[in-house]
Amino acid sequence: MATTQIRFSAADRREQILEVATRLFARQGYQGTTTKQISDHARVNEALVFRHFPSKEELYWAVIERKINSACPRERLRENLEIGGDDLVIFARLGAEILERRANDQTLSRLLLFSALENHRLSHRFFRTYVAEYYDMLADFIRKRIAEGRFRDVDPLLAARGFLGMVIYHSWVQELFGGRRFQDFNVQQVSRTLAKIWLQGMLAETKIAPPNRVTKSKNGSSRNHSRE
Amino acid sequence: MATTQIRFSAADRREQILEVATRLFARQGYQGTTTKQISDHARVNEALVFRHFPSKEELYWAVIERKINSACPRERLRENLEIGGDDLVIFARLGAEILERRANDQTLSRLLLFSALENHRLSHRFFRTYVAEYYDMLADFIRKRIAEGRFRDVDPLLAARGFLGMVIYHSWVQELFGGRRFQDFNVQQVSRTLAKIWLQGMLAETKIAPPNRVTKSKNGSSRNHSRE
DNA sequence: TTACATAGTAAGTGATCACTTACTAAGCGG
DNA sequence: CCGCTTAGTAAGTGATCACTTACTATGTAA
Repeated sequence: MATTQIRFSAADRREQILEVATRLFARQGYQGTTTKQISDHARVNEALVFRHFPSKEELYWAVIERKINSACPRERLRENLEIGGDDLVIFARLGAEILERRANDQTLSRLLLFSALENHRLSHRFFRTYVAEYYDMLADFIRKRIAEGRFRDVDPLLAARGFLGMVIYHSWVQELFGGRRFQDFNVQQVSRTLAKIWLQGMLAETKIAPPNRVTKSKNGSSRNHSRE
Repeated sequence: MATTQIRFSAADRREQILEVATRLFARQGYQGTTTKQISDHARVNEALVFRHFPSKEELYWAVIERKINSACPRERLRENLEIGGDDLVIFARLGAEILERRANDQTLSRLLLFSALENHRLSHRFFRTYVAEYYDMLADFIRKRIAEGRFRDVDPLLAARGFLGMVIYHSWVQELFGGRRFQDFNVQQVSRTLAKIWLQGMLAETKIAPPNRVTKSKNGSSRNHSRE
């Protein structure tokens, strides 16, 4: 029964509590998780939790702060865009990476959703660092393509949200409702299919397209969203 | 101070409690809502809630049952598809209706999200009647278009999820994180833009398209999803 | 006017909530 | 071996949780 280390250092214990709390908050939400549960899972007395964190709410914030700092989606997106390749390859790779990451670790998306639903004050910051900047970055890429004449002239932010929507919504449905019901979906195939739909939908028809008949220029290509 | 009706009938009171509980559960989730809050908002004694519903959990289920039965998304979808018109019109109308409905009443989507996150047993039934059948119906429509040769040959269920993903994810982001930050989005414009991207992405290239150069036929139109 | 069914309430129940106080015991430099 | 810092705990605190019991008030049919 002689465990190798009987007493944790304060830093180690703090980190362990954070890990346990992250799992539980992600699984059950803030309201659904008790400090007793956290201390039990960490195999310590409940009072110790309050020595490291002044309150449950501060612990929750620390959990979210840590998640925000640990994963850095923008870096990955930038790398992805810089590797380059055919647009289809780029977007399929982007989608696959998102799907894989979310399949491997649901805690981040669940924390984000819970905090948004439960209306925690941090959720806006959570969203800003995690989602909004991601959008802006992808929107910049799309804006470039539009300027090059390769993509149609649509609101870049909306287009970015469209692509991410297809991918992320798919993974949400899988995670939240799927159980194993739709589990026959293959990540590579899903991302390639969605990327293809979106990309073909974005491509300008100016390449060899028929003169002018396909697009209704009535209301299309309005750039009155006043972004940039 | 003489209010017109001093005592509710049992049915009326039950309905009122259900309404109040629906609002609160949607706003704060199951764990975040107390029976005291519900009785306070209904302006009755807490004990009365337990006369109409044997437990908090049964009240929650009644709330969800009611929501499931009240809104019938499939009927609206069928009507929408049967009105017909150009495909772009159909899908833009579909998207606009979803966006408008969700903007007007967030309780349904929030209840659905909360129940899924909190892992309530009813959430699967909730999902099945609300989302899955909607998918299947839209997928059937898409499958028909594919059979007609008007849409590319992709997994119809995945394509349906792609379109709904773009629309629903957009509205989620608006609801959950938007505040008023992105509120300059116009429902008609958003739905038309997204529908256009998705539809152009789904269209088969056989119409007036250039012989064969635009599409890379490398891995395109794989029909190895073994659906149907 | 009375009798009765029922809408509605006051005042609880034990359990559990987040959190505190007062204490013990482990490690480590001297 | 001592002394001090600190990791860790036992046993609480009042507040609030879902829920109950015992009661009162009200509309209605006879």
